[in-house]
Amino acid sequence: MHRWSKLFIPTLREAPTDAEVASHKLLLRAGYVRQLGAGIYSYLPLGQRSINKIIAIVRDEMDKIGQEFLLPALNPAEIWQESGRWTGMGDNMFRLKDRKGAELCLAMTHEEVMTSIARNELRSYKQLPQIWYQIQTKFRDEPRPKSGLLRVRQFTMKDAYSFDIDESGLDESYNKHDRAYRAIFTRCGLEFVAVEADSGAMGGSQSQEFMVYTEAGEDLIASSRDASGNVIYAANLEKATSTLTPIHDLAPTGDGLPELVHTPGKASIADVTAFFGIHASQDIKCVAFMGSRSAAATTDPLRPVVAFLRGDHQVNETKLNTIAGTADLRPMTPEELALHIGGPAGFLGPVGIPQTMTQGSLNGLNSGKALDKLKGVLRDIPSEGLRTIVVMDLGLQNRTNLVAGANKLDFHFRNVTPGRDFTPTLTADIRKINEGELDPIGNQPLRLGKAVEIGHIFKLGYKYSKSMGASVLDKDGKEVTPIMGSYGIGIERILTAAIESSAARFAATNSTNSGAPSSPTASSSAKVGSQDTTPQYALPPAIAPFEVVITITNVREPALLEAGETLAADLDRAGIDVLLDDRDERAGVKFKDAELIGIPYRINIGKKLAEGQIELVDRLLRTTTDHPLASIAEHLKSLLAASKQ
RNA sequence: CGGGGCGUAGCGCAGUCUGGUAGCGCACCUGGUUCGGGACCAGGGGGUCGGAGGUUCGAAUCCUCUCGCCCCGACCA
Repeated sequence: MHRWSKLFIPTLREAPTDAEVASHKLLLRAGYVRQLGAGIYSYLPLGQRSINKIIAIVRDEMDKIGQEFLLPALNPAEIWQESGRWTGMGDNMFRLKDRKGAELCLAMTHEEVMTSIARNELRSYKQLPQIWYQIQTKFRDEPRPKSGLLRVRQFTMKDAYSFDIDESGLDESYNKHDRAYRAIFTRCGLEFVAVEADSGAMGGSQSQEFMVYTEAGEDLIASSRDASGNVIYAANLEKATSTLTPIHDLAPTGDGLPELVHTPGKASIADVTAFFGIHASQDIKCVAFMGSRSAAATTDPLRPVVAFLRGDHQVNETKLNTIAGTADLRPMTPEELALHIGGPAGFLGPVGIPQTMTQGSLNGLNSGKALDKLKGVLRDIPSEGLRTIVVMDLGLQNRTNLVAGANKLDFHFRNVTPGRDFTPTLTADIRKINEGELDPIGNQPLRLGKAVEIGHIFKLGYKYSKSMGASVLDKDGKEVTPIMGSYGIGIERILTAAIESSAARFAATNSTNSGAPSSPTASSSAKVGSQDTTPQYALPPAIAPFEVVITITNVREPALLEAGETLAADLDRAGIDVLLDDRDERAGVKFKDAELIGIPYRINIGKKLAEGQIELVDRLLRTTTDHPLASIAEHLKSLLAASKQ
């Protein structure tokens, strides 16, 4: 049992102006953390209690599948040079020199150290598989720390590494982590989605990110759930696709070939569709960019990239960049439009764009690989490398008789049919999906939003075991390189995500329920007494610093004080993590503080005690109920048990 | 790294334009009244005005340099 009067809980009435996101304000105001420098935080007792609870859950689940280590944060340069990451990590790694001038770094992750242990100690296939983990401080010199504990330069990470004899072993280790992570995040009370991340070429065959939706997040994801709430589709917005709704193509007019139509001043999709009396999906939208070649020298000329999509669709520039091998797209200037497409803005179209790729190069390009992967094509024929890259979205594939700009002021074509009237360099999914569209697997509506990554599991392959020379003997006495996986969880991000989620839930119900009582005249006179703008929240019991706070509304009344002391002792004996607010403060102050520190359950001991009643405030359900003093312990126990399943 | 903003008491701010030796609210300490939603009265403590240099009789204020923090973007586990 802990007494508030003896604890260091420096709550703030006002949040420092530095704080932007909800969790940052709340962590400061509740006395969980204090900032020491950009992206560097001290954890005060309340924050540390919460972090410890999260760590305990992580450790409990990880011990079921692996063994805990503790590795040095201070690393000699050598092992990082061996893996190639000494240079690869660039400025993101903190580096230092010791008194002898030897180079060291503060580790960002621990593939190198773990692999060095593995190569020194593991000799036989009989020792595999191994899953090794640790919970430890990581250092990253982020270019831009921000959002409180969300993006920092020093943080706690649970990182795990698996060593297996073969790929099927790796699959198993990976799946074990997948299950462990789901258990961990569920026990922490988070609503999460697992997103396929497919982390590209770097030896990674499979990779999953665990995300929590929150406005404070930096990633954009799309996901859908089935009727019972299970996630059926989840993807980074950069990759997300959705089911295309079938479109009725227009009937051909005249001889069915492209027909020039005078469309004076009809430069927007809305104008054009109205003029022709068609739906935007029957029109071809043209979006023209200049972009650098992602694999080219910066002095190389910019590359024209033209995207054609359904009139009602939008370009996803990330997808476009990926497929076209470009970067830093910007809109074309009018001069560039004239040069590369041959028409003015508003009347751009795919027919007749000077685009003379050879058939041979087209074969390569149509294989679906990004252009930069096709080294031969564009490097060997420099002039080809400057041609306009025309990318057509899948939404135009197999369509007929579309309306499109004629690359001539005040004229459009109709009867434009892709494949017959123009040939794109590439046909690919370059469309930005929209909220509510149906996912490609279960045809359920997609939810779009910002999210924060709380965990990542990743099949590493042989990158480190090979470069650092780890090997074991297999059954036949042959040397084989173990295959590795790497798995991380951001401990502080679990706390942050929980606060953000809860605050968002409170904000949502507040704005719908009560008419906001914000009277500008009242607040103008009273700075501090004005509406408290700090968001409300409550932490899940599993990770809250205390499960319940007992608020004695007036400690000068001996009966209240005694009842509180007795109840706190009872709850404590029952194994409940209880905080007794025994401070000699006014009730209002104590209520506000209890809410500010996010404790999920509060027991008010006050007036009603005369009738043997106390109040239970359930901050998660946002209810207040009266209970007999005698039965509250049992009731609370069952509530807590239910919250932890 | 590019753009913007801010550094004055623990927190939130005013004072800077127009130079004259620092103020308000909250918090804190003492006494009293109050006591279920951030009380009130009286008294009190606390600030190298981010740092260095310069101009001036005199600098929080003007000039130069510098450090730090926040936001947007770029970049990135």
